[in-house]
Amino acid sequence: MISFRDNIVFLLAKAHQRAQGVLKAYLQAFGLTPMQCLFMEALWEEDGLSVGEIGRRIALDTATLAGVLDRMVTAEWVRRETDQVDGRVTRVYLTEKAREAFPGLASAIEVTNNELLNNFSLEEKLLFKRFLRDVKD
Amino acid sequence: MISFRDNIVFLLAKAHQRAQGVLKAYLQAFGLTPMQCLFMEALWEEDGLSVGEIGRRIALDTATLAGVLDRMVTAEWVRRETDQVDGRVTRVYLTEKAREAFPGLASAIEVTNNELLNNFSLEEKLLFKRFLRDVKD
DNA sequence: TATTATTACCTTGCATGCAAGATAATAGCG
DNA sequence: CGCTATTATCTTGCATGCAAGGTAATAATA
Repeated sequence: MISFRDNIVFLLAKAHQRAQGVLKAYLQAFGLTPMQCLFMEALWEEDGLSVGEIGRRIALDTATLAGVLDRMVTAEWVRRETDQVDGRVTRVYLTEKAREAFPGLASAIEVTNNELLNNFSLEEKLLFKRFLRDVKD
Repeated sequence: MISFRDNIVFLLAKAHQRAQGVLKAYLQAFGLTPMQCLFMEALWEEDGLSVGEIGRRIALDTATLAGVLDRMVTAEWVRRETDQVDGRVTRVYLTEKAREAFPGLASAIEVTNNELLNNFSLEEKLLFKRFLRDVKD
């Protein structure tokens, strides 16, 4: 019997828990959650994505996405617009408020990454990220 | 600006998401969630732990624990008992049903770990686990 | 073109996960 | 002993996260 302390699912869950906690603390000043910030990061890469495409890029199902999107529209970080060509598609656009917050958020993300990987050398960081991508597949 | 694809928080979240998904699928046959299984793993290590001690060992706050415990008592995986000496303390004990499920659950956990780390050598597995423990601290 | 299949999105129900506050029991201290 | 501080647990409110099912719009096909 493997101790749960050596179970990779547990180790991933708790590392993720700590990482989420650090980022969450830094984002609190902006009134944003890590998921909401991730949502906007997808749009910084390409504004006007459809809800489905955002979900594919950040690997989140549309059920969860719907709630996140609702809250972000309410908080005026983004606006939704039905596609002119395909009436099924909802496109999402960043607001001015979101664009203004960009530098601060980018900084929060960078500081978080540095803090989380403080004990890692550059090589270790790269190896660690490769490992994370290699989990299952 | 770091792409979210290189953000360690995102990488951890998604690796955890995949890991959770694999374990969840294997546990479905038992009618258990990964969290409920983890909860029982803590009790296999030491039966009769208090709610608070379980939370410390699996790094979960009591707010979340309360709900998990309720569902596990209802499903008769565990029973709760107020400590005889300290009336504030609730102790949790595994039921016969839980003990019978043990071999199957241990196997599910092992299969999950092998599947998730299929591409890893033994050295890489050890290094990866060390990295996960080294995230923040 | 009429019908069927597919697609995009949404809604509901259930299970975490955390912050903040409430409650009850015990411990500590004069 | 009586009062205060601490501790253990529970409750509520909000935000994910997923499974399953619903709806509307478009695509595919006869």
